[in-house]
Amino acid sequence: MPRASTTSDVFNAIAEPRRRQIIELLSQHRNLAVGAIVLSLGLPQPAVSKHLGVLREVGLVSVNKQGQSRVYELNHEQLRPVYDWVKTFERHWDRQLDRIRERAEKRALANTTQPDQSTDKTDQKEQS
Amino acid sequence: MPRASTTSDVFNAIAEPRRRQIIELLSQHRNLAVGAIVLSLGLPQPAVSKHLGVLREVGLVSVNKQGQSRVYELNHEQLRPVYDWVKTFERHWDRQLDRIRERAEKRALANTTQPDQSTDKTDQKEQS
DNA sequence: TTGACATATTCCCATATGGGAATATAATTG
DNA sequence: CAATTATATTCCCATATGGGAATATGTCAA
Repeated sequence: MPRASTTSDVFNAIAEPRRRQIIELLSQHRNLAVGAIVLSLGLPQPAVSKHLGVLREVGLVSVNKQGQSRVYELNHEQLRPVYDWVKTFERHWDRQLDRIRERAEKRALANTTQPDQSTDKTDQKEQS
Repeated sequence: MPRASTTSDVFNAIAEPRRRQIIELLSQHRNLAVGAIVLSLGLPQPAVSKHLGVLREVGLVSVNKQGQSRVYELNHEQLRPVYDWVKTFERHWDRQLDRIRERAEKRALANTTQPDQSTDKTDQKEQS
């Protein structure tokens, strides 16, 4: 099975850095024609139009015809699923002290079985 | 240019629904061996190991060797970039009243130059 | 009408994918 | 040692990708 389509959901749509840039732009300036986005991103126009097409398909933006230009607008509320999902982890970095203490405890427990001291293949992952 | 690697950043890593499920699991149960994740997701073990590899590479999870099993742990703080990014749009749906008030203010400002949709569509500068 | 401008669409391709299948590696037990 | 268990890795492939290039579509102006 290949990777899911970029238009399969908002999570896939915003995985593209350029599309996030477009979203940021549209959040600052309420309405933007494609040309303005092209200038701001420095991407070729077809590339921008394709990104906008993806954002359109997942409902993250809407278009309004205005003369010969298409003015895009952000539908902020479509970002809510992402916000709601990631918000559930908020508490874990909000109470860092608690977390660090917990980790220390766990480490002490896990240390009952002590790995290491061989030819060493892969070290365990490290994080902050 | 093809799509960016799933390991290029957290946004790409969490685009995969199964990886989000793994993250949720690891958030509920602090530590989980691969086998437990396999059971819970109902995915073949190699698939799970590959997803864990992606999450490992972007730093979203850490491993601890414990006997012959690998116990995974979520590094919540790595989700912060996503949270911070999407949080900037919070006001647009969370504080509707504020938002409406803001719009009114902006409108008052923008009213110095009055755009219209009939004859004039040349310079439609949008304020920041 | 023709021409200029703004945007979208199509075709192309190198690349990464997620899962299937098989295998490799590692640790425990007898 | 061999066998078992737990996990990771490799090879395979159909599929979607993002941008380049070219073109199509749509809209205004003269």
